[in-house]
Amino acid sequence: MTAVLVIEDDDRIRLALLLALEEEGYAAYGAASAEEGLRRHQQEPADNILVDLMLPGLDGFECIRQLRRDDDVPIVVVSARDDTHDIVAALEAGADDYVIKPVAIKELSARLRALRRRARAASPVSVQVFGDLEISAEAGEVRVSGRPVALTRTEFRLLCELALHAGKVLSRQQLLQRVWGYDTGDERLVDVHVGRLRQKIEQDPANPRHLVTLRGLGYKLQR
Amino acid sequence: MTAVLVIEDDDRIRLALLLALEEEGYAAYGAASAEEGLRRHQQEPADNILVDLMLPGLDGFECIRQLRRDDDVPIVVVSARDDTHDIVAALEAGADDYVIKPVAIKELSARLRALRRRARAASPVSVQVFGDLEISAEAGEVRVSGRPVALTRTEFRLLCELALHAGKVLSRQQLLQRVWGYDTGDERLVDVHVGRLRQKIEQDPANPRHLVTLRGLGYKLQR
DNA sequence: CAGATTCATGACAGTTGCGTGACAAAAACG
DNA sequence: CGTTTTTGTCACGCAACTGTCATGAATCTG
Repeated sequence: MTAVLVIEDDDRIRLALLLALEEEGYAAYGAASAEEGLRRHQQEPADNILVDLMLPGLDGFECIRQLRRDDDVPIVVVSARDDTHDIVAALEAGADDYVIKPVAIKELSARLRALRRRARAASPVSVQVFGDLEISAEAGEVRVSGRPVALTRTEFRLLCELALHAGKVLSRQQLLQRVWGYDTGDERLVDVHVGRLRQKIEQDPANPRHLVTLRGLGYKLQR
Repeated sequence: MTAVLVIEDDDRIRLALLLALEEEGYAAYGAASAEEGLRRHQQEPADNILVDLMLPGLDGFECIRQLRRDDDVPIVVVSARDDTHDIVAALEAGADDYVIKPVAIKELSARLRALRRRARAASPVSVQVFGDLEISAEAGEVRVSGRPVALTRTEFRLLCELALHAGKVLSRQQLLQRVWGYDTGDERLVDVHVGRLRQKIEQDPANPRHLVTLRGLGYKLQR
């Protein structure tokens, strides 16, 4: 899921944006000042940042500069001011786009998508690490203690699904639904594939450390 | 010098934009229709393209799609229509930005700069090396262990597409889409061309080291 | 403790995915 | 216009994968 951070001091506007973004399928969270925004982004890096220009304390321009200092995240200015000078200054400061409030959420969403398309092209492959287990969804590659392991498509999908919800239990029904697309079916099928997956990714398949069974509940992937 | 191509059918607006862009220090040239624009861009590739949506013949959306088919040049839509639906559609088609006419030249210039900053970061290096395999996209040349190899156009495009996303899996669907422009089609077509490509670039085509198959997922190019 | 659940695992047959060679249509070339 | 090259389609065969089942172990329940 794509995380979007909204830095905007007006509570109503911020909440409206957050709600609309969530509606569009983003994981959205907010900050009421530049300082808070910078802090939150440091704790939990966003994939996109929306920022207002008129902020109490540190203003939007300075906020953008500070973000840009050590991050390449796509930044969109959402401002009420339709002023060439502001637009130029914001873009010069390092913003990627500038939209005028009020903005249609569909447009905003499309602009965010276009930006991420650009940003992603340059980004290296992302890897999820679970101790000695490394998963790179984009490269279609899984490593155990650095050694590449060959997984079948179903095993790979299953692992990705579990990794996506790392630390959380997924029932066999949920897995059937998400990995196989079955609305109904034999839950034993999941067991079999979990077993095969364990043979490949666990040091001791009989005593799994990552892919553990929660009797009566389902399976989960942990560190 | 940065070259900007302006695709706009209204003579006055096009000339005004060209003059203003030259004032800003760009090398600007124009086209009065999508067809002419595509042709001119092919002859003399621009660093940025401005395009109007309402064009005689091929419309702006289609123009964008055709440009995107084999180029990653930053595209800005300059339109009189302030309509969310148009904006979303243009961005979906592959545009990077959308501004409403009339637009301040300073703003336009700043947006172009911001876009190029992104595009440059994402632009693939002209020569990519994968062990004994060297790809020079601009020169249209491929070498294996220093020896030049003759590829057909499709093989070359396929290789470039894979190289562009080096290390990442591309599904047959994605390749059909990106290399052939087919939205739908027989996926075996990809297999065949991958096979032919392997004959030319792999030391041992039966055991490929660079262009590897990920069963059920697709193909990827690696070092 | 006995019976009932729940899960792990090995075997197996049917299915799928992929590589390859052959061939005709289409395009490029001279 | 004929020749050569490239492209897309097809069919075949092998290897790998998938899903089902049976069996037995582990765990829960009363």
